[in-house]
Amino acid sequence: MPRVVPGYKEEAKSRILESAKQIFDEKGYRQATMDDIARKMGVSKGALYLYFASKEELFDAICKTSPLALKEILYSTFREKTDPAESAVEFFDKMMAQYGSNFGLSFEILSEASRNTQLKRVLKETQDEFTRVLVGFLQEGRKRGLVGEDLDPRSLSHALIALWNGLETMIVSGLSVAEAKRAWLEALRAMFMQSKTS
Amino acid sequence: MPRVVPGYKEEAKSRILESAKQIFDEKGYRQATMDDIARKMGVSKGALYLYFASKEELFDAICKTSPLALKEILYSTFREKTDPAESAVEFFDKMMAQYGSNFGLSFEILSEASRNTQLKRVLKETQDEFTRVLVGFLQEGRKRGLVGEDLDPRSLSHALIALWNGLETMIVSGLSVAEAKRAWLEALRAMFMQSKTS
Amino acid sequence: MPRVVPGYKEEAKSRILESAKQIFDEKGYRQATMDDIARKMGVSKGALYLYFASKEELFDAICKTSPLALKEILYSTFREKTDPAESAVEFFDKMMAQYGSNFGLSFEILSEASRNTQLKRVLKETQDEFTRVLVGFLQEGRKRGLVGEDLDPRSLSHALIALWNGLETMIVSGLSVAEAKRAWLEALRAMFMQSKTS
Amino acid sequence: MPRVVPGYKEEAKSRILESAKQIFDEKGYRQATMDDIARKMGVSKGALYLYFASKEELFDAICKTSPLALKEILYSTFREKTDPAESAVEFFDKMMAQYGSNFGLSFEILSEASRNTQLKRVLKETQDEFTRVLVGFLQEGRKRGLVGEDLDPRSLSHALIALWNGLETMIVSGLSVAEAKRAWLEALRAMFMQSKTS
DNA sequence: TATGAATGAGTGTTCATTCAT
DNA sequence: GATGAATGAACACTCATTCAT
Repeated sequence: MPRVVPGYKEEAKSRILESAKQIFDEKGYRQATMDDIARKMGVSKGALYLYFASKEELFDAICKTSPLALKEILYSTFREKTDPAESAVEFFDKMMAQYGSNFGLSFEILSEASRNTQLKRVLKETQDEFTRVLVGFLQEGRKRGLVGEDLDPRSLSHALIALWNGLETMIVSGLSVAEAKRAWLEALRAMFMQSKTS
Repeated sequence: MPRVVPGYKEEAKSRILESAKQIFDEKGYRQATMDDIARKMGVSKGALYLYFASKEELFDAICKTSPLALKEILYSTFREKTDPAESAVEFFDKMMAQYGSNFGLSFEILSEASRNTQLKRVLKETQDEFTRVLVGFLQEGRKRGLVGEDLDPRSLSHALIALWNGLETMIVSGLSVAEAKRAWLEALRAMFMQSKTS
Repeated sequence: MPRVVPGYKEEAKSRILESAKQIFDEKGYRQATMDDIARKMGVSKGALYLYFASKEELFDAICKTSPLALKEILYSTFREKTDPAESAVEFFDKMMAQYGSNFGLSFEILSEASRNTQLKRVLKETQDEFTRVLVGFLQEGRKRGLVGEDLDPRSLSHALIALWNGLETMIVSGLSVAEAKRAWLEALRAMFMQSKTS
Repeated sequence: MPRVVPGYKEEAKSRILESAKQIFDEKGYRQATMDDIARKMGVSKGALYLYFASKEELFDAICKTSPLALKEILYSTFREKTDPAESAVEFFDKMMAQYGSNFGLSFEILSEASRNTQLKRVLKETQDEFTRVLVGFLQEGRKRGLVGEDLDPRSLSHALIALWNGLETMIVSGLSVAEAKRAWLEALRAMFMQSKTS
């Protein structure tokens, strides 16, 4: 009889994904070995191949899963909030709690994407979804007079995503989390909270 | 067979660096082989080891050299310019001309840095220098009334660098260069060109 | 899920053998996996091990079973026939119908036998039996004046078997079945049907 | 400087081929490991890959090289000989001296060929060349009255090759070399040396 | 009986690095 | 200096076999 637990296979897969994500984050895709991942889970190497056909397939699955947490955070902070400043703080703190200033995996993924069209496409979709959320948020902000009438919500949304991504690069390059937070808030203030009342 | 260089050791090194940079950008650090680099130069694999003790040393040297072009562009555009808007456009175009929307190497480096403290330190220095340049620029802008009095130049400088880096991540994730440019300009406009006169 | 067999252990075994024979023929012994065989039967891998202790034991069993069909054809064509020429044609056609010019398994077996004394012994027994049948046939032919008096029936029997086996090697090497048939008949004619009346 | 010896690479290749041929013959293609071959030569596994891109390429090269010795023997015995009976004996003895009743590799190759069209094509060419040599030989024999006028040289040539190949299968299956020789000579006698004078 | 998840030894292949020439 | 043949430590992946259910 197969493992009696229904959905066993799916759970096994997601446990592997979790372990693999950590290993890839720590060591990078190329340096991480299937053995590392198996050992971390206390299973044999062969077991991994029951669930993922190859190291690459495992990595691809991670690339698709990885932004899920971010998506949730984004939805939960940038929607129906009264105060954008508060949203901004909340977003920053939640993200830091989630990713613990450990962004190695992100760059691993971007690095791959720069040479892998299919992966690029996956990332693009995620990006587009983020953009959609933010555009909605900004349009609402505009109505409430929090966002300048003359600003383009779409471009600003891109800029916001870029700003966040870029802060990750800076933290990886040694910027302290505190300074990153200050930069994040200051930039948002500069963009949105100046003289909109003028 | 061709000498690596007819003359100076330093020139030889820098020619190797140039080739290696291209290979690493195309293939990524782990996938790039010493053979790839040697072949590209028309030189034997062994020759590389006369100038660099290991692949890693070669990569480290690149990490140190790589931001040099950026530094130049930064200096040449964000200094003594009359019009920040023009500076922004010029910077964007020069950067694109230089890196051709080919940012694989950057993420390779960041990926590495997330696990390599020494490399992180190197990147931090570069970052600090960029910050210094931008802080100077913003302070001057403030005098000229182009930057809001209440904004923190240091944090904004960080934000600017982050914004740029982040646009690179987005381009790698499929954002078109045109949209990236629009986002860049719009964000700068939002930050600096609104109602500073208030 | 289906039982390997609803009933007798022996039947189960022979059904496994049949499937395995096909798989081994298609893929070769080493490339064929136990999974292939199990899947072909719609049975779990583990089930095979209830009937055969190992892949090798399964293969050995096939080696012993495999020549059975040949034996039948041999008996039915080279016995009490009036016309040897007709026998020859009939044998060729029946063999082709049976093995369909698909001789991969034969060479797999011979290959194995060249390093496996026990298997060699099994094949030898079969060979000897074939020889016996043919010797009987030739001796009868001699009485009827169809086989030259001065020929050695035992050696000729070996030669006949060799000729057949060799035609298989040639078909595998690309000789058309039609040409093989012609060669078969022509060789038999040369050996037996010339001037025996002299 | 490269290995000073000119033709070093070619010699290295052929030394590898020689070792590999022995290992493949002993163990069979799938069981033989690259390590086995390397160890036999006293070099590292990696060295093999300087000369052959893969195990398969190595095997293919062997398949092409392997019939060369046979070709030589064929040419040297079945040409301009006065006495076909002598040719037959000479051929048998030379072949046995060359291959030492060690035919594992042949079946390995045939086994592969039964599933590999490209290999089949290579074998076909060799076969055709053998056929050409024998047809020439038989036609000359016909002029000299040694081969019956009514026999088809092409089909008989095929039969001769088949006969030889088939004797290899029988030796592998346990027939003694002495009996094989007897069968070989007896079959040839039956085909060619009977009553051609009639 | 039957299952199929799990194992783990084994294999082909790659590549940074060395060193005799 | 320069070469490139050789090394050997890795590593992804496979598959016969086992065993808890």
